[in-house]
Formats: sequence, structure tokens, C-alpha cells
Amino acid sequence: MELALSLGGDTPKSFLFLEKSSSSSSLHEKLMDSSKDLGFCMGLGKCSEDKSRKNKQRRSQDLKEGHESKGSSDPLLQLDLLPFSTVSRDTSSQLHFPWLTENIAGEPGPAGKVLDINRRQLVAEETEEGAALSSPNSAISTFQVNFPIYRNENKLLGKRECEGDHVERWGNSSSRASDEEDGSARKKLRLTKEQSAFLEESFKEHNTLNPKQKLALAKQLNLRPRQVEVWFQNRRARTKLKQTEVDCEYLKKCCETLTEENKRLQKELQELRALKSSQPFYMQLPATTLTMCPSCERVVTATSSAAAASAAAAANTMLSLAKPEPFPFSPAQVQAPQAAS
DNA sequence: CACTCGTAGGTTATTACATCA
DNA sequence: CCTGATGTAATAACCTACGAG
Repeated sequence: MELALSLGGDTPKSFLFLEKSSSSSSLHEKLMDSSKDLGFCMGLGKCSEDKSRKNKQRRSQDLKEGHESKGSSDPLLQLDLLPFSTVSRDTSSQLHFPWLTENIAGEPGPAGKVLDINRRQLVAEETEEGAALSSPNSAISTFQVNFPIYRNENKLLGKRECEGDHVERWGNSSSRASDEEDGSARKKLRLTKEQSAFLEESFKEHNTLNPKQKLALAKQLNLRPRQVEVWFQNRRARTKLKQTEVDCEYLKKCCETLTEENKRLQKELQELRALKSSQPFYMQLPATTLTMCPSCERVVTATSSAAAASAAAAANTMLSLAKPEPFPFSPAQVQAPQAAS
């Protein structure tokens, strides 16, 4: 992936090539198309508390976004039913989503384990909360349910079960002693390579998302819209940081080049002055003298008054001919930060 | 003017990985 | 070679401020 360099303005100019008009075959169009064919999302739960503060509103809004078609209450649980064809039709040629395909294909892959874990999670939820959640034997067990379960903004429910979820889904196995002690500790989910790659592809096309695109991406990748939003925010920040580094490096090299050039010109100037002070006699002849035309390199005659001007012109030409060397570093293209692998 | 929404910029917390004793 | 402690880079998640509508 490449980034364009822009010295003259803010970052958006640097990504004009990313803002190519999205044709009907663009990734987002595909996303939007495929989103029409998504199964459905289903939310169960109760309202979150007050939304007086702005950021709480934001988070609440996020929760609502993730389940926007599911009524007025903030759901606790999202059931995402993603038909296999949804993914395979549009993206399987480029990217593979094992957490989707394996699960839906009914094979005992990782997602199947996730399903089992989530089923146990649901049971735990029912036991703990007494919430009117689906029975573990209900229809949901037929489908993928590999979301962490949220309550009151972003706090996770069923820590222990979710931990298993993470281990299975995200491949993380490191211990989280603090989580066991403090339920308020925020969870950080590592995105899979496939998810990151898909997000990168989306970012290539649009470095910002409209709500529809965000929702479609979230559904496509089995993420919350908030996660997609945050990913794009962070991605833009990383891009800008990288761009700043490149710009800084470029300006540094420019500065070095100009400094060298300045030194060289100063040295030439000194030499010319020295030459002038020790001019041979014939150079100071007042009447008619011979001088070299700097442009055509012909020897011409000049009067005394013109001779000085001609000499000055020759000196100037010498200086102007000492053009700075072309800048060897082309900053037009730099490598974008790659997703951690 | 108040409000909502999206974004930028900065920060924090978590994770993966490398290094070393 | 294995293991645990430690440091570090990457990055997900969060917070705050700001501007546009």
C-alpha cells in the first residue's frame, strides 16, 4: 500500500488517489449490496442508564447503532445471523473469513467452539441476571453467536465466558488477572488478520465512513459499529502520523540539501571575489576588451563600461549555472503502516 | 443559542513480541 | 533449552474539544 505525500496542505490531499469515485463494483458498494442480504440482527435486553453526558450518549448511541433495528431499548445481546453467501459472494475471492464460514458450514472449527462457549455464556447470563434470554436450546444455537455480551455501555458481561470467547475467537491466551479483579477494566480485542485486511481494503477506498458503510462493515466483520468507527479513527491517526514523519524526513533532507548548496555557493562566491581582487591586468583594461559571452560562448568585444557589465553577467551566469542537484529522494510514495501481524 | 454528530488529537490500557538473566 | 521478568511497539478503546449542520 502506498501513500501520497503532500507538503502543501493537510492530509486529505495526500489521499486523493484514495478518493476515486466509487464505482458500483467498489468494496463499499459490495458491502452495501451484501448488507441487504444479511440475515438479521436481533437484540435482547434492557435499556442502559442515563444519557446525559455526551460521551455516554456516544457509547449508548453506539450500542443502539449496533442494534438499531431492534427497538428502542439497548440490547444486551446481539444475535447476528450471517448467511454464508453473504461473505462468500462478495469477498471470498479476496479474503477468507474462517470465523464465518467454518461456523456456518457447520464444521467443528473455532467458531463452533465459540458457539458452544456463547451458549454456555447465555446460560450463565440467564442464571445470573434472570434475564429473559433465549434458551440454549433455542434456534440461536443453530447460528453463530460469537459476540461478547455488553451491559451498561461497554462493560462486558460474563467475563469468564467472554475470556474463553477471546481465547477461541481471537487466539489470545494471555492471562488477565486484573479482569478477574475489576470488571470495569476495558477489554481490548485483537482484530484478526482477516478483519484487519478487510478494514484496510475499506480504508483504501474511503478513509471515512458514513453510517451505512459503518454498519455494513460491522455486520460484515462481525464487529460492533463502534469498533469499526474506532478502527477508522485510529487508522486515520496512524496515517497522519506516518505522513507527518515522512514530511518531516523530507523537509529534513531538503534542509540538508539547501545547506550544502548554500555552503557550495558561499565557497564559489569567495572564489569569485578572490579572483576579482587578483584579476590579471587584461581584465582591467578600460577600453576595448575581449570577453566570453556566457550564453553563446563567443568571444565578443566590449567597451569599458560594457565590459564590467559583461563580467558581472558572466559571474552571475556562473552562479546561476550552479543549480542545486536534483533532490534524490522522492517522497511521493511511502509505505503505509501495516497492520500488526 | 442549544443540540447532535463526526472528527482530530491526545491518552490509556492491553496485547504480542523480543530480550535477557 | 526452558522459563519468568522486563521492556517496547502496536493498537484498541477512550476522552475531550471543536466545527458543521
